Amino acid sequence: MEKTIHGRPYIETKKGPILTPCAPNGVLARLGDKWTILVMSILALDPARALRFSEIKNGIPDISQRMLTLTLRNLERDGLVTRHYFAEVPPRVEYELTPMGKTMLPALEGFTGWIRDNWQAIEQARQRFDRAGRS
Amino acid sequence: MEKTIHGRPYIETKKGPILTPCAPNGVLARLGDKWTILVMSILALDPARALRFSEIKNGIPDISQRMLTLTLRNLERDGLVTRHYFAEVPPRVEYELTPMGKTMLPALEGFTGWIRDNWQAIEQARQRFDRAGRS
DNA sequence: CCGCATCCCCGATGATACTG
DNA sequence: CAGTATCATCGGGGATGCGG
Repeated sequence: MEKTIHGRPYIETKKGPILTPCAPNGVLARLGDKWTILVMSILALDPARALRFSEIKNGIPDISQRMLTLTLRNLERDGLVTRHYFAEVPPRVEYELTPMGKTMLPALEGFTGWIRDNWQAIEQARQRFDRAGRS
Repeated sequence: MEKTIHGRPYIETKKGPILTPCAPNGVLARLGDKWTILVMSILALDPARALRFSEIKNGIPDISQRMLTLTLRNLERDGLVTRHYFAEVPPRVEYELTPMGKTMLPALEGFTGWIRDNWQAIEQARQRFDRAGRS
């Protein structure tokens, strides 16, 4: 009886389908936050290479130290990024994608690729919509 | 000189790559909000069929009337959804995916498909991480 | 160099009540 | 039935300073 769309289970009723709240929603919300995709993109530039905290920070304009720390901590918690701490002076910390993190790249590529191909059309649609607004 | 990763332009410097802020970031932020993907998923169940406001609302547990209205308005503004108003009593309003909206489905499917295949591993990673925390 | 704690602001979201 | 208006709330995220 239970089917799925986009990984989300739903049930058919006489009044139509009803999406069932489930774990994937939470994962999607995490990945869709303000910085996660950008951090993943930076690490994806050369998936074989580990990057220092400061290299990542420099690569993402406007991200604060606090938000980068939080974002990396969440990615580490989710098993998508590994953290390597070197107890030197001054300390050095490197991050790299885990095997699971690397499997995400093609899926991410498909989604961001669509955006790359369509964001201009979206921009135009927005302008048309806004212009039509004040009649 | 300029390359792109995941649709985002970046520049190479001696200190490493730097992502350039650009429009796609805004589009991603919109799609990543709390309800947009869920609304798209409902409309994707049968892309050929238009759904009434109340049908969509019933299909998404816990969404408020206000947030559904706002989400649909944004999708309409972005050119991803069309709104059809029927001046009857009581009024009837139907929504359906635009052609551009439909082109988004495969990309979305790829991304949510990865989540479907990996969210359990992510859950486990989180539990491991949290358990390791309190030492 | 890297990360955490604290304070603070604002926008996203929700609850409720009211119109065409 | 669908949408709007208003008010309350909550958490993301920015700024700053300290600590290892």
